[in-house]
Amino acid sequence: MRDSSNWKPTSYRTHTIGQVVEGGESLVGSEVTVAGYAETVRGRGAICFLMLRDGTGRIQAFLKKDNMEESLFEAIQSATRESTIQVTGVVAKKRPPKVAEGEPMPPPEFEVSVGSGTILAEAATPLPVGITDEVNVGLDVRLDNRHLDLRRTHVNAMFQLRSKVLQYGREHLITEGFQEINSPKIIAAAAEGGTNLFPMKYFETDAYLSQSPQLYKQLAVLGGLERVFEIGPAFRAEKHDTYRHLNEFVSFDIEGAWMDDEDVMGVQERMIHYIWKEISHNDMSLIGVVNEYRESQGKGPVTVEAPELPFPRIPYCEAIEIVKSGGGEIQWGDDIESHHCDIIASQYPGFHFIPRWPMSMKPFYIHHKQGEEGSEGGQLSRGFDLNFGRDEMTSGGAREHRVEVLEQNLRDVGLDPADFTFYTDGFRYGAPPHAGWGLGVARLLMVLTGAGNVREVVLFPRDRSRVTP
RNA sequence: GCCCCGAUGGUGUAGUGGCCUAUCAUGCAGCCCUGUCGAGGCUGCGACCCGGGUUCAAAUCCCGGUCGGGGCGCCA
Repeated sequence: MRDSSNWKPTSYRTHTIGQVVEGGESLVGSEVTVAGYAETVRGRGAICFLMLRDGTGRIQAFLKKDNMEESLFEAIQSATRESTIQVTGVVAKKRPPKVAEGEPMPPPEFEVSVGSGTILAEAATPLPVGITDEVNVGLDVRLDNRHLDLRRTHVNAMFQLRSKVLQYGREHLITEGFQEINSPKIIAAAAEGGTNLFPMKYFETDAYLSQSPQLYKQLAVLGGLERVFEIGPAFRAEKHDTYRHLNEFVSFDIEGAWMDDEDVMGVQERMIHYIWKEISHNDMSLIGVVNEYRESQGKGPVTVEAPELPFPRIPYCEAIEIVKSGGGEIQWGDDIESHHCDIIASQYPGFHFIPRWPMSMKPFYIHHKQGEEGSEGGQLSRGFDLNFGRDEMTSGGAREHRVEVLEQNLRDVGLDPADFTFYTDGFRYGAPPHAGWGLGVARLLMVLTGAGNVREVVLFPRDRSRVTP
């Protein structure tokens, strides 16, 4: 539940439920108006108990037939679960529960003794997803009814954590001098060859949804903005169907001038360290909510400890050797696939960078230094990945700032430099060496919350077979 | 695109040819009790994905479809 200590009263309530729960003692005897969802309504006689929940807490409202208008009493008593109800009443200390001999008394709790109220909106029955039911609802049903799924405490906590991750990430980058930008999502050409784009009609011409802010954040840096970041959507028309891929996802991107791959790996590990540190200092109650649910599902708890710096660097050539010695079939020049990552992860279970991939495997905008060659002679690049366990979080690298090399790289991957003049022209008038990365926000959230599927931490995920709700 | 698996009340499930008028939980409706507190007790409601086939007999076996899950690929 969110901390609402600074929230102002609104037209519908004098206090948040959280304020009454927390403020308790000092509010006893005062009249408050609160509003929320009816979590349960118990009691069919002359008294009834209404458990009300808003985004900040839950509290019991106590209703007595004699204390209020009879028709309202009956309406609330027969209200369906999840109906929204506003009540006005006096804050009182709850009668203490009966405790077994020798058990300690729990701290006092407070309730609202209702004098009047309104049913704001009645909930239909049955609920397609029970909010407090002890059944393990399938992900597909949950996503079809996300508006209800979000009311579940642990789901709500996951999205609060998502917001915190974005907040702390932003905070950290700002302290390192990065400024936030917004790049266009409607584009005319591919940012990276090889990826399928969603085509669209832009008035009379053909356009695409952007698959990455890559080229535009570079142009911003070339234009002298020096250090930039963007948190925004990326769209990929790939027909994948896994727990970690979506066709629309939010990418956390940075780009910085006068930096190389090692410099931006430093930015990244410091940022992740900061996020983890802040969560572990400020938001463990949210993790606690997630863990409570995990326990009910027979899963172990997730822990949050700021990872040690620096993260291990396992250069591509070394990663290949680890896979080979772990029994994996792989050769220099092959991609490191998920089952290979499992082998590496058995030695490096946490965050680890894999720098210096073969140039032939990296996009055209990645920088390479002449003479940096792999164990078998191929040209290495200054591109890197960040993995956590078997999952890739990030891809990044130093960028090619020499326009003639850039154009050759384009030709090498079968692209026509003439289609990219909007980009290459940015390099013709003096270009600072620069580097950057893009991080999948949902994948980072999976690590933090222990979610087994990115869809859990994306509000309304878009995958191969889902465009609604 | 490939391989494997699955589809039973609103939700989550049991069920492997006749014992199914289909199990249990949760939910919903109602009643009783009650300053309750993950309340409790009682009664009731509600389902075999669609189409075809095999069989005396199909939730159960076969074929096709649709939808979903897992793994992979693609991708990062």
